Amino acid sequence: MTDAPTKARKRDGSLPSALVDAGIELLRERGSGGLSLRECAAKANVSHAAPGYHFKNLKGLSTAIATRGFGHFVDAMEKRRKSATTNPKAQLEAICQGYLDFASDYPELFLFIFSGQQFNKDDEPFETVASKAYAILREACAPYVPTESRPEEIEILVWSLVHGFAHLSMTRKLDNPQLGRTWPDFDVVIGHLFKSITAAQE
Amino acid sequence: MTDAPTKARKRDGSLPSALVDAGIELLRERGSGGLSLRECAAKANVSHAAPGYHFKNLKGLSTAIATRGFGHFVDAMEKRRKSATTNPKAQLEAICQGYLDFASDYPELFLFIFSGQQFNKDDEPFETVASKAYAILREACAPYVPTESRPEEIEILVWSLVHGFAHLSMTRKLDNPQLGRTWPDFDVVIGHLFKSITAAQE
DNA sequence: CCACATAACTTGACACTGTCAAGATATGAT
DNA sequence: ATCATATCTTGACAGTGTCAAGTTATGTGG
Repeated sequence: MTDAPTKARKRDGSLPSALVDAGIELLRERGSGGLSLRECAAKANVSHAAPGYHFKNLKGLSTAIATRGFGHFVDAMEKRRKSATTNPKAQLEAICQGYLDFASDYPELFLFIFSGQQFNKDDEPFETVASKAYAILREACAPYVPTESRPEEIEILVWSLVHGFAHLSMTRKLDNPQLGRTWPDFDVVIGHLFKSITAAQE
Repeated sequence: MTDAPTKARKRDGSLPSALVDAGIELLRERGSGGLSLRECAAKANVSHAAPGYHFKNLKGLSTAIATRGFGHFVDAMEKRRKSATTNPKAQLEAICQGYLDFASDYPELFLFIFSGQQFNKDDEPFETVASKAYAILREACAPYVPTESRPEEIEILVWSLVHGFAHLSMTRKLDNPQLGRTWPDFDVVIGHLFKSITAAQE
């Protein structure tokens, strides 16, 4: 479909990326459980065992897809962060908005990444991009951690709230879409959040 | 294993429940993706197509498992709620603790239920127990919604926080178990939560 | 007690999946 | 032009979900 006329793919190293593309397309079409090595191969116009050569097994392809997902994740957060003023509140708000941008722009990748399934934790590109995402959030939270308090407290507070909000919005809206009308904006939720952490500061 | 000697199962209507047992055991052993109709059948000492007769397809069995999961979910919350004083703060705290009890007692069911996969929304037992869970949380939040404010705001705030905390605790601790040491207790997180919602009340 | 209707399974088949081994083929270096 | 190697293909095997058709138990009416 993407590669209509050419019967055999040029061996230019583009296949792994094309297979990840196909996998994401598959996730979008059939949900988190609909990933298949053979269908990815078919979408990329290669034989059914070609994905196995590059990714070893399904977990390998899943890890590559998750790596792509985390890439979009950090991009979304950094894009919002760069176009915000430098004061801590604006920065943290921007990070959270980026988080939600990612969840609504790539719902299947969001669900896939946080579905609880295990990826190859020894995969180097995956580990670096994933920890980069955590680092961004941690940095934005830093100004709000009280002196002589472990930073984890605030980080988990912020992270849990935005992640829980995104995750629940997603799953509930998938269940019954007409519920989107009564669903609160994130602004009011994050309003409460700032009341909480500034109260903790004093 | 559970039914060692008897070669053929008695037709007493116990098979559906036994298959759900087997499915949960399978989820515990192999994670969210390791569910299989045929293995459930083998564990219950019936033929490979027996699950299909009761649950139609894999989605049907999954829905039955999720129904069981939501049952434990509401049990955990109500158990904590009943052994708490009747003041609103203790009640809400109890609900949240029950939420986390469920997540740590049945991690595979927690992940399975909230993995984003679709269940049979027309399944009557599933729908009733699921909405009962939501009703419990909603009731506990009711005292905290400000007058002339939509209840969803506070509900989502509380729900997102406790769900996000549980979900992140789970997935991160699955990734690297030694992280459990630095992970904050829920008490301190819920402390911030109450600062937030009582600040909203005034 | 016996036929019989029906619920509860079993057997068998088909298309599909992941994964491995072995063969084919293009690409770049010598 | 030869050759080594990375990249892909072909073929096979075990396992999966799902359906159709056959079998067996169970309880009900005669």
